[in-house]
Amino acid sequence: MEDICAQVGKNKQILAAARRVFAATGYYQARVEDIAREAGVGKGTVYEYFTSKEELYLEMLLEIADSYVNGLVAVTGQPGAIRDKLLGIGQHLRGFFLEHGQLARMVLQDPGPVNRELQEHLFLIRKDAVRHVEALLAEAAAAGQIHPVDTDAAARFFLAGLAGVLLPGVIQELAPPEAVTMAVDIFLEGVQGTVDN
Amino acid sequence: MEDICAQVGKNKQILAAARRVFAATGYYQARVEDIAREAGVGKGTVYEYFTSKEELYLEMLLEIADSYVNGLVAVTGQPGAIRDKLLGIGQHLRGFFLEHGQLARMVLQDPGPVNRELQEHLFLIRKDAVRHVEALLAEAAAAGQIHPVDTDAAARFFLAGLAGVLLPGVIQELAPPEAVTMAVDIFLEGVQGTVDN
Amino acid sequence: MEDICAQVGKNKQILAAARRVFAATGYYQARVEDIAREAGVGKGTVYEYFTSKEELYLEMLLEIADSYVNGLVAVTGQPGAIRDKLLGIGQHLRGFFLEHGQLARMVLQDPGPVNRELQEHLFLIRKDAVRHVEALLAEAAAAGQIHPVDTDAAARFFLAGLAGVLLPGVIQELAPPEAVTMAVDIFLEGVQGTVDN
Amino acid sequence: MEDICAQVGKNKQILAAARRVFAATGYYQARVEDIAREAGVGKGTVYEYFTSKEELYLEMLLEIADSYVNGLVAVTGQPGAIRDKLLGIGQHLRGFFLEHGQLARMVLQDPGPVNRELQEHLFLIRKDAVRHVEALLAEAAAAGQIHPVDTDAAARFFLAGLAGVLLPGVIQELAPPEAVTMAVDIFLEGVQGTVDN
DNA sequence: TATGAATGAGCGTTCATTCAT
DNA sequence: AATGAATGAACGCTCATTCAT
Repeated sequence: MEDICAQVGKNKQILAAARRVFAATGYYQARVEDIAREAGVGKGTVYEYFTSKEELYLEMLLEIADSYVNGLVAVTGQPGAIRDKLLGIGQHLRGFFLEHGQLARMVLQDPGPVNRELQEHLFLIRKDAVRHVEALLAEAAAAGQIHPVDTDAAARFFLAGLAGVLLPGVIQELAPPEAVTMAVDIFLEGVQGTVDN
Repeated sequence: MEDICAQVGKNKQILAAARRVFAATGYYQARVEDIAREAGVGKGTVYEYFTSKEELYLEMLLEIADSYVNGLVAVTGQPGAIRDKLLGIGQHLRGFFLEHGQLARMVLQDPGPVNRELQEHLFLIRKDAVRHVEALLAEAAAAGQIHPVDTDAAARFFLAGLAGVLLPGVIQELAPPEAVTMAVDIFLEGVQGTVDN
Repeated sequence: MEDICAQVGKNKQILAAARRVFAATGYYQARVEDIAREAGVGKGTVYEYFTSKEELYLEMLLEIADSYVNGLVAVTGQPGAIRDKLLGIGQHLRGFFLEHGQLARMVLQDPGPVNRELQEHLFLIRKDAVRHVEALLAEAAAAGQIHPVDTDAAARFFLAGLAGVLLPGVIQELAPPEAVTMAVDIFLEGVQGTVDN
Repeated sequence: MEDICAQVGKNKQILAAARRVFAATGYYQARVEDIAREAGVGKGTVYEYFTSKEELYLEMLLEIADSYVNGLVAVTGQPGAIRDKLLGIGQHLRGFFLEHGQLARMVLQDPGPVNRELQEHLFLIRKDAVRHVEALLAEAAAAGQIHPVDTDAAARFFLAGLAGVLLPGVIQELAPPEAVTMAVDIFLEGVQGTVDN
C-alpha cells in the first residue's frame, strides 16, 4: 500500500512541481532539472513518470484544464437564478486564476508550445466550457429571462470579458471579487435588455 | 542618402521579418538566423541594429502595441455616437488580429518572455488603451447616455470580451464582423440598462 | 539444492540472454535492462551475478571463445588425414559463425570495448587456436606431407582466410559449406606445392 | 583564396581528427568534444561541417574506404606478373593497416554502429575490392597461369587471409613485410597447384 | 536472494552571440 | 556597414549502477 502511495505520490509531486515551475517561468525557461529539484526527486526520476518535458507539460495542462471545466460544470449544474450562476462562474474563474496564476492563462488563452493535437484538445476543453455557459444562456432565453442571442458568441464574450476584468494587467495581480459582480451585471443587463422592452 | 535609406530600410526590414517569424513560431522557436534570412540580411547584421534577440522582440512588440493604441485613439477621437465608437473599436481590434495574428495576443494578453520592465511597459500601453475606452464611457455617462459604472473594469471587460469573441479558439481563426456588432450591443445594452430604467 | 540450481540457472540464463542481446546490437547499444528482460530476471539481479555490464560482456565473450577453441581441439585431435582435419576446422568455424553470428566476429577479430587485460586474454585464446592449427601443420611438415613453412603465419592465414570466405559481407550472410572445401583445397595445395616438386 | 583554404582546411582538420579519435577509442567512446579539441576547433564548429556525429563517422569511413580501393586499383592496374600484383596488394594492405590501424579493421571487417545504408555501401566497397582481385585471378586463369577456381571465394580467401596474417592479434601490432610474401606464395601455389599437374 | 524505483554523470545537439574580414 | 564562420554555454535525455524493501 505504501508502495502504491509512494508511486502515486511521486507522480503527483512531479506534476505539482511542474505546475509551479512552468507557472513561474514558462515552458521554455523551465528546466527539467528545476522541476525535479522542486519535486524533491532526481532528474532521471522525472523520466520514469513522463516520457519527455513536453509530455509532462501537456499532462499538467490537461489536468488543470479538467479542473477548470469540472468546476464550471459544478457551478452551472446547481439550481438557481441565472445571475447566481453567472456570479458562480465568475467566482470559479477568479479562484482558478488565484490558484493557477500564469498557468490559467495558458489554459484559457494561449498554451504555448504544444503540438496541434493538444492545441485542439485544449480548444475542445475551452469549447466545452463555452458550451456550459451557452446552455445556461439558452435555458434562460427559453424561459424568457434573457433576450435570444447568439449564445456561442455571447458565452465567449462573457468568459473572455471576465478573464479580462480579473487580470488587470501585470502578472500576479487579480481583481477583487466585486469586479466579478460588476461584470456579471453588465453582461446580464446587456442580454436582458431587449427582453425587457 | 542611400546610406541613411539603407539603414532605415534595414531596420524596418528586420523588424518586419521579426514580426513574421515571431508570429509564426513564437519567441523561443524563432531563430535569429531565420529572421535574418527572412529579412534578406546576414545574421550579423541583425546585431548591428539590435543588441539582442530579446531587444529585437521588445522593439517589435512595442511597435505593434503603439499601432494598436494609435488606432484606438483614432477611432475614439472621432466625433459620433457611442455605439459607433464602440463598433469602431471592435473593427479596429478585428483588423489588428487580422494583421498580426498570434502577435496580437502577445500584445493584448501575454507577451511571453520579457523582462519586468517591458512587461510594465506593455502594461502601461494596455492601460492606455483601457483609458481611452474609459474616457469614452465616462463621457457617455456624464452625458447621461449610459449608467455610471466602474469605468476601468467595464472598459477591460469590453476589450477582453471583444478579444474573446474575435478569437473563437484555434489559431488563425477569426470571428466575422457581425460578432463585433453583437458584442457591442450586449455591452452597450448592459451599461445602458439601468439608465433606461 | 534448489538454491544452487537457481543460482547456476540464473547465471546461465543471464549469460545466454547476454549472448543474444550483445549479438543483436553490439556492446554499446545493448542495455542491461534488455538483457535482464531477455533473461527473465530483474535488472538488479544481473548485478547479483556480474559486477558490471563490462564484466558480463567479458565473461560471455570468454565463454564463447572457450567453446571455439574446444571445438577446434576436438577437431584437430581426431586421427585422420590433414585435409580432413582442415575441413573439420572449416566446418567447425562455419558452425561457430552460424551459432554466434556477430559475436563470432568479436571473438575472432575485434572484441570491441574491452580493457587491455581482456584484450590480451582474447589474444591468447586466438593464439591458442592458431597453435592448434600450427601443430597440425608442423606435424604434417614433419611427416613430409607439406612444405615446411612459417607455421604461425600459415595458420593465421588459413584461419583468417576461412573467416573471410565464410562471411561474404553483410551481416547474417554465411557462405555455403562448399566454400570451406574450396578454401581448404587452395590452402592445402599451397602448402603442399613445393613439397611435391 | 585563403577563405577557401580555411574552409577546406577545417573540413579536413575535423575529418583527420575524427580519424585519430575514432581509431583510438571506437565510435561510442569518442566524444564529439574530443574530436573538436583534437581538430583545434570549437565543439559547435564540428556541426557546421557535419550534421551529426554519425554522419562525421560515415564520411570518415567512406573516405578511408575509398583510399583503400583506389590503392588496390592502382596496384592491380599495373602491368606485371600475377605474383608481383598479389605482392603489391599485400603491401598496399599492409600500408593501409599501418596508416589507419583500428580503422582499417572497421572498413575491412566490421564498421560498427552504422545504418543499413552505409553498411551496404561499405559492403559494396569491399565487394569492389574483391572484384579487382577476382579480375586478376580470372585473367591469370584465362592465361593458363592458375587453375580455374571460384574466383570470388578465392579472392575473399586471399584478402581475408592477408588481413589475418598482417594483424597477429593485439592492437597496433603488424606483421613484417615477409609475412606478405609468405601468404602470397602459399596462395599462389595453391591456385597454381592443379595447373602444374 | 531478487527486485525495480531512483539516481545523476555524461553526451549529442542547438543557437544566441562574437569578431575577423 | 555587413557578413557568416566560429564558438561554447546550456539543456533534454539515456542508462549503468545503487539500494531500500
